[in-house]
Amino acid sequence: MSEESLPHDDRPEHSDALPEYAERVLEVAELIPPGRVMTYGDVAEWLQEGGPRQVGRVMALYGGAVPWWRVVRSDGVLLPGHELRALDRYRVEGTPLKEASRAAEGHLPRLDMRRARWDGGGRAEGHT
DNA sequence: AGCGTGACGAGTA
DNA sequence: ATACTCGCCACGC
Repeated sequence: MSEESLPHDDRPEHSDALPEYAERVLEVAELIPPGRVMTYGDVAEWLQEGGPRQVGRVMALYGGAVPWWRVVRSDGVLLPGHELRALDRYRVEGTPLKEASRAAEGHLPRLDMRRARWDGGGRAEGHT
């Protein structure tokens, strides 16, 4: 097969079948262990396809089928609109959090990316 | 075809 | 910590 399926490839026939790119993104999301997270950029790099925003788009559209709270922004800020639900997950899973400093009082804690970031087992390296 | 916008990221001030 | 710029790619107007 030499087909070049792009992320925007539509499939009007089987609406229950996700675009291949989306499927790959969700596949990676499911690999993230509880208590750890992966950034949008890391997922894109892991796949060696698309970019952070594309991963974000996929998660926005189809993230409900996977542990969406484990795919996060690189700065550790909780997903807007789902902060409390995500925060609950992090506390349950023991995901490293950074409490808001006094200056940032009123803000929710953010993820401690230094400790919570999961590299996928280093699978993204070794192919350039 | 241009332009704004987005579950982004990194750099700079 | 905040705000702003650029780069990136897909979408919708």
